[in-house]
Amino acid sequence: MSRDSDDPRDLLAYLLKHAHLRLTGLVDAGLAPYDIDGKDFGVLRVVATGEPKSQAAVAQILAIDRTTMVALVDALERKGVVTRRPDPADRRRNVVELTEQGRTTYDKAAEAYAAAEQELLAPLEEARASDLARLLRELVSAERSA
Amino acid sequence: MSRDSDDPRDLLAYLLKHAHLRLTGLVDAGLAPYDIDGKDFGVLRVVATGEPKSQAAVAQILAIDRTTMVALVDALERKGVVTRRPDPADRRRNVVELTEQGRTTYDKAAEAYAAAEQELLAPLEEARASDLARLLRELVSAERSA
DNA sequence: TGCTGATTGTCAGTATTACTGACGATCAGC
DNA sequence: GCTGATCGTCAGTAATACTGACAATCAGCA
Repeated sequence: MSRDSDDPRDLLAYLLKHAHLRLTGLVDAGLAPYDIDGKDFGVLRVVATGEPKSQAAVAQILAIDRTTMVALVDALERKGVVTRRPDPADRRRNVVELTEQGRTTYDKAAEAYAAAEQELLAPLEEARASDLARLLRELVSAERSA
Repeated sequence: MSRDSDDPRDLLAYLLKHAHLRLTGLVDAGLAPYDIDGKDFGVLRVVATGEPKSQAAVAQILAIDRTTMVALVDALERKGVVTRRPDPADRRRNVVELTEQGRTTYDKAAEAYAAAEQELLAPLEEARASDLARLLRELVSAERSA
């Protein structure tokens, strides 16, 4: 792209930044009632699905530094939505888990997130919205395995 | 999307963040030889196309604060790629323009940027890559006019 | 068994980055 | 000519993430 236009807004970097910016705004606004933001929701989502994970594992999935994860989990623990527990199989690790209240919060937050996503995608017909998701998925998962 | 999967990596927020993250890395790496980064290139691109623009206009297009733009233009001016010039029609405004050297730098940088974009899109067939660009363009320009 | 190197979580310090609030200069509308 | 608003600028501050170090723990190996 971008060879057939000289509009600066046609660059993929511009488009990705602004799409992400807008989604972040919508998500943060939608999650505010639950006293968490988009980053928090990312952690909750990782913790809520699949096998129990250590802080480092969560950090790696979300591409955030493990030192940053400390403060993130601190805050979530203070809010009572997750707990830290030393992994019995490897006591260097802290397994992060949802509390009961955390599960409730996550379920509601997931709905709010989905609504924000849908609002972002509203200008696109449904089929094209899922096209977009699929293309991005292919792109990012190709990176991951490279 | 994301209702049919519980992989945290299927969220649009995750995909947009990581796609943008990777592109930023590729672009910054490709631009390093020219002593500018992706943000600088964004400014150069806006300045290089269309009508001459004030700092505030450039800032608005790129969704960065006008106070941040001051330091950005400072640096680019120090590198000799842009100049500031008071707009004769409105002397509150500073018109930002490419220098001759700036044009040269921009032309090379634009090639490097295009290469980075292409590398990001490499996992996709050509037709699907332009699908992605088109969908994002529709999405973002719909926001803009809303 | 004991040693070596690597990993994990943590923390203090620092760097980066962008924002807030204020200012003078300038402009548009009345 | 006022009045309110905009632009560029700057100092101060807030937010954020990173660097380097540390103790605790682990895996591999002699």
